Amino acid sequence: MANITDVARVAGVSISTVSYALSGKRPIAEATKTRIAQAVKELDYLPNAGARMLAGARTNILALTAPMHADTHPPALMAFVLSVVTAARAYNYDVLLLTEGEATSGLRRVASSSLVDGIVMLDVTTDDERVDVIRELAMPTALIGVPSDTAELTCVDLNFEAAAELAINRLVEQGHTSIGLMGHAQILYERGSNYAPRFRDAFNEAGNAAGISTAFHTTDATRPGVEQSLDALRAELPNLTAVVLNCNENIHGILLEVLRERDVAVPEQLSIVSACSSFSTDHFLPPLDVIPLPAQESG
Amino acid sequence: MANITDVARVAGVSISTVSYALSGKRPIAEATKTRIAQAVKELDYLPNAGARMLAGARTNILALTAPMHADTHPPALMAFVLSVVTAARAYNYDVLLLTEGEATSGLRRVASSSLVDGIVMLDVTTDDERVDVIRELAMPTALIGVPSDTAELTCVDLNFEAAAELAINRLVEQGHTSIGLMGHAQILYERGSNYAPRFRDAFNEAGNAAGISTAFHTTDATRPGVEQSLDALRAELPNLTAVVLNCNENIHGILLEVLRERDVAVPEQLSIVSACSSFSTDHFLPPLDVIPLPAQESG
DNA sequence: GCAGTTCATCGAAGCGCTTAGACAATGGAG
DNA sequence: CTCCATTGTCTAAGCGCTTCGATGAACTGC
Repeated sequence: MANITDVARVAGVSISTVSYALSGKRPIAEATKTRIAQAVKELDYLPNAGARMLAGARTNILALTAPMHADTHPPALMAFVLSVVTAARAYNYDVLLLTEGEATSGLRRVASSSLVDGIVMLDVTTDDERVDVIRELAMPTALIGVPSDTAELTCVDLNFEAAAELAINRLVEQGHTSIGLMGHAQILYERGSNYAPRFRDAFNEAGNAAGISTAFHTTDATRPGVEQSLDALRAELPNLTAVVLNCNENIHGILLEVLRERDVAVPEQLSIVSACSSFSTDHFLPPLDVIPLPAQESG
Repeated sequence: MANITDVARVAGVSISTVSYALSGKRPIAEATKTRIAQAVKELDYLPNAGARMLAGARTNILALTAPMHADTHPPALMAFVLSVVTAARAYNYDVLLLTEGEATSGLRRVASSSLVDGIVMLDVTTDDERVDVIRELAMPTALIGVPSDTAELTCVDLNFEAAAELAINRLVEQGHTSIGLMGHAQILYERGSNYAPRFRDAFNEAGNAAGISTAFHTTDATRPGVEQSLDALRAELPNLTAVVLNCNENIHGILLEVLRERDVAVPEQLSIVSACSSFSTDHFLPPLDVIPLPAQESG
């Protein structure tokens, strides 16, 4: 493994010149830059990460804390994780993965040992204990999700409020006056995962504002769960003509199947809008109207 | 952020004594150790990661290369990723996540810059280009999966051969003589993901060895795909009384539903054994017989 | 024609740690 | 009572890089 001294020797310059040529932090003659670039290529030189961290006081590593609960939808989490890694790489950052088991202690550890320059926090809940830690750590952090107290925090999230409003408004435009919302599993609303209740509340508000009837039900990602949720919506809204889905992927397929069996034509008798799709919905039959909530942009 | 000099000052010793006390690489008096431990706690000291890498020539970081293809089952990948991270932490290693987009270049980069001490490779295919890279890199690597040429490689994988044999043998013991295998999607066998064909081949061999009839079909994770696969198995084996599943999670639910609709009683008329479960199968009705293939142990 | 800039480069300090080597003190073995 | 091994600690030399300050050289403006 060649080091900067080798490069300097081959290029016939001092190591500081190499460093400045590579970082661009001081002007270096074009000819010199070329010689250095050749030496770098010839030696297959890459700066030593440890030395860089030590001298430069930046690590070019980000910590990603991605909790995986029993009710987490793995494909959605995966989509976020991958999009964060991809985005980080575009800025020449690597990503260190921290798991649920080590959520707060891991953050403390990587921050205090100066292993990372910043933190990306996934699936932030209303009262997330990790938020307390990053406050005391004073390390640059971006949250994907919105905790209850956002003071001094940088939070990024899909705009669930706008999505709910959009879903309602489009359906109202089409003449619907009774719209149901099939939500995630019960536990998500209890645990404080904020995206689920945010969508629900915005959905209800938008319904009120539009002067139509709405109803909401949590939905288990099982056949009986979906049937139960659908029946509950129908019971509450006898004239139900549209359902908005803000739930996990599996529920989509099950619902479509249930409706097919019950001979409910989509969209003639029941309109369906999916507003939760970090994943592709192309393969559903009939194809669903979708409000895309792309993970990449948050990432 | 306190450093080792601070600890040395507070404890009233030299920094090398602190270093030796913490690493245990030289004997240190019990009383001194205690004073140092107190200073560490008082100052909340954690060694600087960069300095450690530079001086110690080890980073305590592992690269995890986890490709995500269109046909990858995210929950399974996630299970492996998490189990690798958890296992690494048990040895005080952190895990850097490398994605598909940067598979070979990323490996070169983190290795050449001495960012990591080793590599864990997920979802290794028969002719995986990443394998060529690690050969030239000469960096400690563990593969989860088995490429065609395993010379000088450390490969770990679930024992699909034994699983297939076990499935066949148990079913034969119960008197079955026509056993079908519902496999993964076609593309997995084509791309060279080795676990799928390995199970298939071992399944056929074990069937031959037991002197019974077997048949195999790839299966799309859609309702029509599952029906088609099932029908194909039945066509090939008119006396089909047992089906082994070596496929992704979604297919399980769909198959059970199809059978319920067709009034095929499980297990009275058709026995089902699931041999692909990195995930929980508890929630299926009826509960399936399972040959568990736990991600944690590979991780 | 000379002070003041800007450009290109170099030398050297220092980031925080590990580790080899040195050395004093202690304790047996002979 | 000496000799040697062991124990406990310290000093100092790096690890490979970044960055500050210094030094010429070439250029500008008056």
